[in-house]
Amino acid sequence: MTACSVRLQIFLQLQAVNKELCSKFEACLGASTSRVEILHYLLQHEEVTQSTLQREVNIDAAAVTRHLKQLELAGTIVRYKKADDQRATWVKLEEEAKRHIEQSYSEKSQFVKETLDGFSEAELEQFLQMLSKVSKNVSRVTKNHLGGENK
Amino acid sequence: MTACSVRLQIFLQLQAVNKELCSKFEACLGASTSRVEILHYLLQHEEVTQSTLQREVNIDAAAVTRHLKQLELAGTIVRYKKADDQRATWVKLEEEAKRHIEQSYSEKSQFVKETLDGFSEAELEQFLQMLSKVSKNVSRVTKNHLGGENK
DNA sequence: CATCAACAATTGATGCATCAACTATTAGAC
DNA sequence: GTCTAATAGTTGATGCATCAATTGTTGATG
Repeated sequence: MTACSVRLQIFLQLQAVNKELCSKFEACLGASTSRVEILHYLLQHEEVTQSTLQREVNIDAAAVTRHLKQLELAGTIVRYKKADDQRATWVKLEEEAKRHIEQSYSEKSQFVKETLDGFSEAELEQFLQMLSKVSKNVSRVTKNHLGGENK
Repeated sequence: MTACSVRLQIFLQLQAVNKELCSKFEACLGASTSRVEILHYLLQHEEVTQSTLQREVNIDAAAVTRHLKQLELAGTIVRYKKADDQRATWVKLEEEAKRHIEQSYSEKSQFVKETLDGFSEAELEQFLQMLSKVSKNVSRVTKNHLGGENK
C-alpha cells in the first residue's frame, strides 16, 4: 500500500489536474480541448485525411466526423476528395481561420503560461519528458495485457 | 510561438496521456476513473456526505448522485440520513466491498506501476510535486479570470 | 411562528465520446 | 474480370458529465 501510494497519488492527481485544466480552459477560451487539438494539428499540417487526423489526435473516428462537420459549417475548414482515392476525405484550414487561430494563440499562451507559473525552463523540459515517458509506458502496457498476460 | 511551444506541448501531452491512461485503465480494470476516485475516497474516509464527496472528488453533484445510486444498487455502499439533518445523505462502504476494493488494489497497483516504469522514487516525488503545483496554478488562474481580467 | 434565503440532493435536457453497424470505394487473389 | 477483404467515413445507440430547474429541509429574521 505505502509502496504504491505515491504512484496512485500521481495517477489521481493527473486525473484531477487534467480535468480542472480542461474545464477552465473551455470556460476561458470557448473551445473544447478536442477541438483545440484538432485545430492545432491542422495548423501544423496544412492538409490531412480524416483518418490520419483521427490517428494522430487519438479521437474516435465518429467524433472526428462530427467535429469536422461543425467546423466546415462554421467555415473554419474545407473538406474535399481527390481523384486518385474517392474514399479518403482531405481536410484543410481556411486561410482566414488560420490567421484567427494564430491570433487566438496569444490568449491561449497566456492561459497556459499562468498554469505553468513558477516552473523554470529546465523544469518544463523535464516535466514534458516525464509525460512522454508515461505516455510510452501506457501504450506498452496495453499491448502486454492484450497479449494475454492479463488474468 | 517558440517561447510558448514547450508549454503548449506540455498541455497537449497532458491531455493525451490522461486520455490514454483513462481508457486503458477502464479497459483493464472495468471501472471508470470517476468511480475509482469515489471509491478511493470512500476507502479512506469511512463516512462522508454526498456534498463533501462531490467537493473533494470534484465531480458534478448530479454525476455523484447517479454513481452512488448504482453503487448502492450493486451493494457496494450504503446511504442513510441522520436525525439532526434530514438534508444531508451520508455514504459508507459496505464491509465486504472494502475488502474487495483493497484486494483489487493489488491489480491496480500493478497497472499503475507499469505506467510509471523507469521512474526513480525521487523522480516520482518530483513528478507529483509538479502536478500539484500545476493544480494550484490552475485554481488560481480561474479566480483571476473570473475577477474580470479576462477580455 | 411565518417567511425567506441557504443548502442538499435529485431529475431532465444537452453535449460529447465511444462502440457497433452500415455504405461506399479500392486493392488483391484466383 | 469477378469476388473478397480492407479501408474511409458516416450514422444510430449508449453512457457519462454538466448545467439548469425542482423538491425538500434547515436556519435566521422579523
